[in-house]
Amino acid sequence: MTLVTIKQASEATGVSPKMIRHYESIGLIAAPTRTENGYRYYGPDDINSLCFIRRARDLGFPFEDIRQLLALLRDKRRSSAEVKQIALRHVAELEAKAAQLATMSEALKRLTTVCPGNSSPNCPILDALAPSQQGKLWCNS
Amino acid sequence: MTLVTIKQASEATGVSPKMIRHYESIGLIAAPTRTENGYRYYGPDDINSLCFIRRARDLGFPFEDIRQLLALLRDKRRSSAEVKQIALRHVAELEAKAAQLATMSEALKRLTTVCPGNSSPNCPILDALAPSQQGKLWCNS
DNA sequence: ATCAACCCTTCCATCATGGCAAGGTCAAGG
DNA sequence: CCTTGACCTTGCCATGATGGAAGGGTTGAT
Repeated sequence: MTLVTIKQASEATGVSPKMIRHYESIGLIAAPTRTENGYRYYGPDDINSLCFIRRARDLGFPFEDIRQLLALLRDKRRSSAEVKQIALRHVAELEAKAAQLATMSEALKRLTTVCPGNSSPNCPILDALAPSQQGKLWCNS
Repeated sequence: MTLVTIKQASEATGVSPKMIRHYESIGLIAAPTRTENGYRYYGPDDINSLCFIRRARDLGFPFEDIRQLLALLRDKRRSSAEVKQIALRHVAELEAKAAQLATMSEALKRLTTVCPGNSSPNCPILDALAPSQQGKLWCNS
């Protein structure tokens, strides 16, 4: 039995010891065996689970998705359609977020191109942010 | 003096009452005048500041940036270069985040195209997430 | 007088992660 | 044997921006 400490598990999987304990506390991974002194010791299956989780995190999956993906991984009677559904939903979320960032980034970038960026106080960026109608007490856009 | 309640200020600016109080608590806006009963009442300048903040938030600026932008807005001796610098740095951050999301999204999207999505348990998505070398206790990628 | 709508403060939750503190354990070297 | 450093444990606090809920006070209209 190749049992390793939490530090070694961390180095083997790229998941910090802190996060390994956290995953355990939220039930994402099973509690590992402990020795008399209370130290956690991880076996190959635990290491595999942690690798799986880290790769899923690298793809931006939230914990809830990972929980489901782990269940599907262990369920030999799964259908690949279930996995694909989770993945496609996540792709859509990633793309939505990316589109949101792109919208912001493009709007701001356009403002920066018309800002002289010199010692003058006149700045189209601030003009765009400050309410233009001075008499109004409301703010439409 | 057109003084309005926090609810009215919220409706005028699109910032929730909760957030208006929060901005005050972190010093992003000045504490407004209060009546004897302790109610906050906001004037035109406050409304303008809140509009400014909301627009900056719509562009994804974090509070720290907004704090600096508000200071520059009030500083008539500012240089537009200072504003532009903040904006360009933020554009870079937005683009970096968007690129990160795009990387994830593309990798996952490619996996979904090779996943059959039927009733078979075979799934390239899970294969990509699960460690492939079964004997190893480490996880390179 | 009552009732809805509003106001106040304070605490808790998100999501994933890091940090710090206080205390226990273990292995190597003097 | 004792010290030292590296490791382990638990628990609390913080992030950033926002929402929610609890619990209590005020106002205004019916």
